Amino acid sequence: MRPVQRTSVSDAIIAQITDLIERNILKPGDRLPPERELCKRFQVGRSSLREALRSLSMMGLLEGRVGEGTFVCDKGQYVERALQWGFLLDGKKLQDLSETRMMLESQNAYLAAERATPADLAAMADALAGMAEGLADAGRFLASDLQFHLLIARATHNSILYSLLETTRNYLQEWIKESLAEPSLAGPRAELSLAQHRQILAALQRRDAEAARQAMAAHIRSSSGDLAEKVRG
Amino acid sequence: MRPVQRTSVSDAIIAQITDLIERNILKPGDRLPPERELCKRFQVGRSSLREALRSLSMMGLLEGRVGEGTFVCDKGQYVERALQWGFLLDGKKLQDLSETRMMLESQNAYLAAERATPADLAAMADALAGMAEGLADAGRFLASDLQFHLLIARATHNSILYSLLETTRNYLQEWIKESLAEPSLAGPRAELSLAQHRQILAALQRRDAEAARQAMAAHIRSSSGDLAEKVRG
DNA sequence: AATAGCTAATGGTCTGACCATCGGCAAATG
DNA sequence: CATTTGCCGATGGTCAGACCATTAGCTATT
Repeated sequence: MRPVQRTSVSDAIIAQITDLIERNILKPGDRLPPERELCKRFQVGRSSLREALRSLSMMGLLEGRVGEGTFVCDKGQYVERALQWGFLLDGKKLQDLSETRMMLESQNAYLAAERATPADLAAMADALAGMAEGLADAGRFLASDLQFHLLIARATHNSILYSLLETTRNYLQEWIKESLAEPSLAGPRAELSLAQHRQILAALQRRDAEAARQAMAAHIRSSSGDLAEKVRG
Repeated sequence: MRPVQRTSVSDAIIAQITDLIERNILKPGDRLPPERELCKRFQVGRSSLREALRSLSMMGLLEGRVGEGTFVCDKGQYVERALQWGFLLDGKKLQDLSETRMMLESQNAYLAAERATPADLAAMADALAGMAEGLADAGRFLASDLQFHLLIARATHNSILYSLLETTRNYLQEWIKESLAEPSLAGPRAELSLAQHRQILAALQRRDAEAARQAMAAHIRSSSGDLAEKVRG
């Protein structure tokens, strides 16, 4: 005799749907039938169905959009989504976030120096040009700045590192924007930032990983120093 | 103007409960109030509450037992749940994860060298002793090994870095276990691993951050080399 | 042709109910 | 007195129906 396995309705639904996704019968971007329709097909109540869908959303397999339907997520974002739980905990730890970002950016620069393709480098140069043109336009400058950093992360060709950096940036973006919006310092700071970005790109083009890491670290340090002041004040 | 963030009721509950667990107000093994009671406290319907509990169960934080109640899991159970969708890891993602872990562990060692309290260091020494005693017992050895790494992460006193490392470890644990389970190499490898851990702890005790980082990097490199082979094979 | 307003569909939420299971208690049993 | 049996309340699991907010697409007005 051994303990009988008790199967929960929601788990059974989860198993079926994950199986469909795994066998590629449900492709990324596909829309699932409406919940009420699925209830009839699975012969279950809507509560159980929704608990299953909710779990699948939590895993990053599905995504529900009000008024539209439930869709299969595009990429294998499962792990990335799971790692974001780490950020879900107590959102107001700005110091920890900033530190995590510092580490991600530096290491990404290091890896990008070793792995960036010519296309990656060209895209970074474009973003840098966008920053130069946007010296007078804070919005455009910031957008190009963000793009530059994301391009570095992408050049690592490591989807997890990219995702993590993207998440940290999203959490910090509001503070960064405020910090750079100080009119008194906007001009000089933007020029300093631009110069630092040029150093980073130069290191990447030389394939000098250690220099890239240090240039990035210096950049983040100087640009997030004001951030720290902002938090305390 | 910017897009308004639409907060879901379930997500709000998830955030609150994860926060309680994170702050150790809810300890592993604790029993939560009954669902109907929680509904009254959160002022939400039972559907929303149950979707939240279901998600937390899926994350491995909670566990519901019919007729008894809902309990907070200890982190051990977390792994099993995570492995349920472990099939979603392909080779590339595994490599990316391993790389991310390498970076997290190294940087955590660096930060821990600067910030570890005497209590932190004492706990690490205990874990190290556990590894030494478990040289003949693979299960105990691995448990102490994992604990040592988590203690380092905790010693950074950065909850995000700790959480990220914990999650990556959970995903990689299965492969790590397999990798270390090779009977032919178990003995020598365990001794090498123990020696490396001693080096790391020594660096931490000397407050030598750079040495700690390099010792950790060397350890991960040597211990995850076989992992890479395992993936390709 | 463009815009405003309407309608149906859909996910999100709430409520109340019923069921299966578990723990504990009391009565019955030896 | 110790053990077993049966019962009862509490609890998680499930179901059905309803209402709401939002979205897309259509229609009619301008």
